[in-house]
Amino acid sequence: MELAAKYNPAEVESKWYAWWMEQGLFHSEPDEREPYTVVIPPPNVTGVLHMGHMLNNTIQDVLVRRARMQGKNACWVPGTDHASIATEAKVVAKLAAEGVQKKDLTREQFLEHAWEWTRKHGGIILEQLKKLGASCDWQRTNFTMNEAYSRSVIRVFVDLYRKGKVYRGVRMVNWDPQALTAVSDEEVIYKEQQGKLYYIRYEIAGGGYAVIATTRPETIMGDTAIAIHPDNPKTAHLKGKTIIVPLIGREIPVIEDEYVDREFGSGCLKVTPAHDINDYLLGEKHHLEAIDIFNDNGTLNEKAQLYVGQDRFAARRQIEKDLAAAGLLEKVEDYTHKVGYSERTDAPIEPKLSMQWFVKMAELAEPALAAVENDDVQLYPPKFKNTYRHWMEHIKDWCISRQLWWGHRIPAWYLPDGSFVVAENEEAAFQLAREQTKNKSLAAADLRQDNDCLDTWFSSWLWPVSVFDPEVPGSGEEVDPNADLQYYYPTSDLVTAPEILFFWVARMIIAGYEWAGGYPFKNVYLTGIVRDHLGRKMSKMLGNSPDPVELMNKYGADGVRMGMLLTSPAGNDLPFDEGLCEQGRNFCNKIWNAFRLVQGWQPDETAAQPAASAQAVEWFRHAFRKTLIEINDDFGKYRLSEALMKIYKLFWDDFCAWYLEMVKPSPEASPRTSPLTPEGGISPLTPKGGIDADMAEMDAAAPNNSPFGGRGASIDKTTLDNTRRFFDCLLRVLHPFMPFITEEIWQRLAERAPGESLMVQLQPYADEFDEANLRDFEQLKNAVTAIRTLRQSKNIPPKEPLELYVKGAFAGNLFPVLQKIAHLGAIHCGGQPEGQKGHSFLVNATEFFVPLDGWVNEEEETKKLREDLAYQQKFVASVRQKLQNEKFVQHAPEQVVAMERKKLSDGEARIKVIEEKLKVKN
RNA sequence: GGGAGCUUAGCUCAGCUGGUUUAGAGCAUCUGCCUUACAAGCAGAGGGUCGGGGGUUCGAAUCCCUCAGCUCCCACCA
Repeated sequence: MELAAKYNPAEVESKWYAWWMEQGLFHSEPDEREPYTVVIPPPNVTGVLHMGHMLNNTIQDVLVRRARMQGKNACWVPGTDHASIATEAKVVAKLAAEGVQKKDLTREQFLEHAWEWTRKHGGIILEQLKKLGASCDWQRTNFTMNEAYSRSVIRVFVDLYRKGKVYRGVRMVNWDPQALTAVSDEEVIYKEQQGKLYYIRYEIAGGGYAVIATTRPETIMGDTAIAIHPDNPKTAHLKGKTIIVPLIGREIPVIEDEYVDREFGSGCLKVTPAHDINDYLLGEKHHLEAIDIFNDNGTLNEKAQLYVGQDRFAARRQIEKDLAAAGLLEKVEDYTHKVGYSERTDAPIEPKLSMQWFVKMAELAEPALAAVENDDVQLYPPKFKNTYRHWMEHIKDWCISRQLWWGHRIPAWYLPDGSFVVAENEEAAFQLAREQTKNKSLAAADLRQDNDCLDTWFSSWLWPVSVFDPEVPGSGEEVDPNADLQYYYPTSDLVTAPEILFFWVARMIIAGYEWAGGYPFKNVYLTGIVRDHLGRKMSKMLGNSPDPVELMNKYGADGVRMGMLLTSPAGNDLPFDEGLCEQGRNFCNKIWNAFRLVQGWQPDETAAQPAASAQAVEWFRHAFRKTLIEINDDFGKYRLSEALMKIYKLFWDDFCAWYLEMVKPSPEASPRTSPLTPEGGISPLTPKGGIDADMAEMDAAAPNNSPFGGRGASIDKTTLDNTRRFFDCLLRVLHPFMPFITEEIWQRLAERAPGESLMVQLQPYADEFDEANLRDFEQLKNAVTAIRTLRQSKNIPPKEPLELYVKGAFAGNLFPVLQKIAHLGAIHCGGQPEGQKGHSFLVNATEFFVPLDGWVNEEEETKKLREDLAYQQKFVASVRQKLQNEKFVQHAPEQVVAMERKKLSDGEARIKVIEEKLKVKN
């Protein structure tokens, strides 16, 4: 059976994922190994995969798979978030489409619909992650509304309440009139908007009028004062006066406060304490009444007196007309300002006074701030440390109640007398209420539980703790000394988007210190935001996001993973380009074809290893080691795209383009050994250490007969074994990035025991490499490239044998491999023979000459030499000038000066060679 | 208004505790090749006065100042 020339990811990927699951390779239990733990940022339970998830989870999978291959006990906990407001909005919309209004349902009926929705759509996203190759421990899949998890959320609330850190009060909150709930400050997005600034005349009691500028004329019915700056001469005449609110005629005082901006508008500010946060603060300070003129859904209520029942924006249009008709509208200006929108529903936020639950944050935040400051928790990239510090130092109390049904219901029960108790359940609340009121006749039925739910983040901030032990904080009952929490906590790396640094990351750190005795993760990798070509964030609304599943179908999961990783340095935006997935797919194909080549080779037990092959093996060993060291360093700094690029180049350029070409058996049955032995001959090679040493456990006995048929060329066994060993090591390094294709090929590369998987093999160990050897090969490559360029410019076929004269040192006596890869007939030591015409070139200071009778144009050669000479002379002149500068020689480090001297002597040597050439020609 | 960051080849980015020949990579481009592993490929080539200006230094993409442009975060002047 021939292997297809094109790699087909579809069947391979589903096959191996199912097999990994079957073998239980993703599952982790505590043992004596070092743990490596990651908790997934739980996606919305009813969400679908988007590009952000792809990036995020690919990075996590790379880290987890690599840790696993470093012998650590890797555990990646998946799960979903109930996403209170987002899910509830979807269910409400779905019911509305069926003609059912939420208000017509009881809480229980609505929740039944919500659970049904969750069961139907929940977990789709987890299935999509499997397609991506995510090596999560699915046996540990969690959900923030699980029974146990929910218990821990409630316990945490009660715990905070008992510690005096949760309180209830009337405050100005961000009200979402569409979702009919309060949202936290972090859930408000401010957008720049073209609006209008209305200049309205307010009559002064006793005559005259004041002009007041506002963007929200519909709120004037809620005005309870006019504020001026105490030192503003322009408005001084208003001091102590009473003002009459237009249209409704209510009298309000003039107050003085330095908050007022003298320059803005007319210098007068209308104060509407119920509908603006700053006005609210002013109102508190000056003991003003707050008149709330809006209903929860954003329409005006009776207190407004006018426009009752109209929507706030309709009322704005109407009042503009009415004010104008009454001659009270002085002018209207265009005005750009920022308006808050609800993150979830995109409805304009209405600042609203209401009774809500809050968490006091200042004290809780202290250890969490310190943790990042002293690097117990490290942020990548570190620039986020500043942002984090700023937020933590100015942290405000957290509004945690939401007027929703889908979520964790607040465990507070109200008594008939208006007081309340907080407890873990109804029974405990009843007990508490009896004790508190000393009222023996109080019945359980007299208690009424708070209708509101907790903010989603109030549950997800416990994620790294509760997925391992939902009994934290202690329930008071006998708690299993939980081995999982001890073993896996704190987790190692958290990978998430910078947008939720405060929503989630900061709060998890707070929760970790409060309930688990320490930080929840050691490192936080903040990914970029996936953007389209125009720099716009990818979103469903804009429709600019490709469907990840389609992408995977098109390019394979491995290809898409590589595409996501190639341009994703931490914290930078990621301009998504489908071309990168294509590059990933092409790379898979390259790997596949390299395998096709190697697996077709037949070992020849009797053949000696050709010198060229021995040299190639030795070189590639060092090249691999060098790259390995660099890759390890990159991983230490979370520079995943750079690590991937390095292994990509090692595989494609070094392994395929150079190494395989060097050892490839020639179809035209080339001589086994080099016909010439230049000065010194070839030193014997002793393979040792590193790339092969850690392969000890590998079954070196590859199948003698390729089970895949094909007419393979025969190759000496030493070279074949080494090649397979290299291939195996390359696959190990590649596996975290591209798990599917690497497993597929690894399984075919040698006979494997049942259940044996690349997933759990060890990463190759990075040994010392020989720098001199790599330098020698650079020289070799330069010579080869020069010969190839020559062939192309003279139209000489690539395999037409050429002669080569080498004068000067040619590093490492790499003639056998040079001869093979450059397709040379013979290599002679010495310079250009007398009277021979041909082409010469330099590599470093070594002179190469290729006789080319009949191919060469003397004039052209001379011209080229002259150009080269001019270039070299200019170069030497600049170096010489530098060296003649006494200050340079004095101040610069010795090394630098020595290097300049070498540049000079090399350059001079080259000039000499060129000059001699030119002399010969003339 | 406060803070952070960015500006290097057509595109995306490395390099930035100053000195490794005259600044790198991937992709794209151009030229020649269907050479039995791969045209999703092979071989070769071109392309940047490191945003502008000034300074420090023997020496600046790298440090300092300044100007311009872009991005993000925080605050939210009606």
